[in-house]
Amino acid sequence: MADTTAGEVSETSRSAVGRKGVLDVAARLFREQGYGSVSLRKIAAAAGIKAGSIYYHFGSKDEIVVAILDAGIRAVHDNMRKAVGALPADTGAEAALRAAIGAHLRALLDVSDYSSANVRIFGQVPQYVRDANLPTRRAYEAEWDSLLSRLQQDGALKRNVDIRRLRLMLIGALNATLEWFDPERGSADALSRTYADVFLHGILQEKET
Amino acid sequence: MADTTAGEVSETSRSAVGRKGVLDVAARLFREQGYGSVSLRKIAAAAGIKAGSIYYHFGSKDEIVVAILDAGIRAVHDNMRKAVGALPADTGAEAALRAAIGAHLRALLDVSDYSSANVRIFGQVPQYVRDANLPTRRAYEAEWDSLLSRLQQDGALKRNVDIRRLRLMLIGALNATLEWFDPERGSADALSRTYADVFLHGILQEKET
DNA sequence: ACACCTAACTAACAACTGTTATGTAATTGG
DNA sequence: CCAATTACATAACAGTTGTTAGTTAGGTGT
Repeated sequence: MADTTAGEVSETSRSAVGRKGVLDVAARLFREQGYGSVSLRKIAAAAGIKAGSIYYHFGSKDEIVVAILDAGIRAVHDNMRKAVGALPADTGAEAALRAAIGAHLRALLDVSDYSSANVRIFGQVPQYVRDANLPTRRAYEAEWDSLLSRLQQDGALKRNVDIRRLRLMLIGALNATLEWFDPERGSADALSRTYADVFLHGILQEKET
Repeated sequence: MADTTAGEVSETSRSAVGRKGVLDVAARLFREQGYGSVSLRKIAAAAGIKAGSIYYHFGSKDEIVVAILDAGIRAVHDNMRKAVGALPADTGAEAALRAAIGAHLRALLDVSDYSSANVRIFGQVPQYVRDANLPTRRAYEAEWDSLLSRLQQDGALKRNVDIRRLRLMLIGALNATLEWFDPERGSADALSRTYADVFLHGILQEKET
């Protein structure tokens, strides 16, 4: 609540698509088709209104995209913060990392069209749109860095590992699942456990059992 | 050589951009800007010709894209096959995997605009363009699967690992580097060693040293 | 010298793009 | 009950897109 200039949005009127309706539809289309293939007329048609009417809610197409990008990061961030925060106070850094991996992956693959749209179209939008999304992004990245730093301070990490590089490798790997994940071949949750196992212990068998 | 209907391409005439010139320029633009933002007029301008002239070499824009996608896979595939093939005959499967990881990453980040363009725009092109690229893709994937299977048959892999999923996780992670790799922070080769270490052994410190 | 081929150019097309100005029905506060 | 606001529709704009048709300049083989 207390967002932008909201507060007086009385949702009494029936059958109104509204700003949120447009955003929801647009996020789904962006996730499915990418940035370049989704025009305002496609968004409008999918929302059940006409293209010009979108300008009642948004000043430009890029304003829609920025809103979706921001909401996408906030959705994963919230999901991740909640998952880590819900752990018992004495939880180790390794278990916290596992929880974060699971939360990130579930946000992408199960929960939020906004988060998956963000990953999908971020590399396709004009640069100033990317820039507008950067602050939100930095905050999420900082949360990951602090998680990985906790692991490092516990002495659990190998030496010579760069936290920033580790975070880029991990999040990049998780985001890449969007292009091949198939829920019929296993849940996002099970997949996240595999990622945690591989990332933490590798794929090779230990010397002695 | 002996491609499509080639053979009589006498490159005597000077200052001709030609089919290859258009492809080279288009691959670079696609890698830099993505699929949707690169028009035929942009390609033509960057190549030093006019938009209509492109249709002397190609029947449509998508024909260019298909050619680039195919060449992109062939470039990584060749790079990877050469790197693995150059190893001594008694090389173990683990070292072969390390070599493949290095070859894939170097093709993306150092060598080929076609390979990086492929990764960048594959998710943005119309579906039938993707489909046209699938056979080439499958061949490359099969090469990876055979590499990982060798590792499994040596008993080096943990049980319960699905080869296909492993390949998707690994290649996905490598491809994701395109969005953040910065040569000023370290070479592609050094990065590939980090990936091999993490993927094979994980990031956690061993119990006893 | 002639015809031919290559590789380009020019100019236009229909469709689609984001965007704007204006009009309108329905709801709501005073 | 009237005025204002909300949430749309309509219609048009200038620009860009992929694509096509017709033309032209320069090199090649006979």
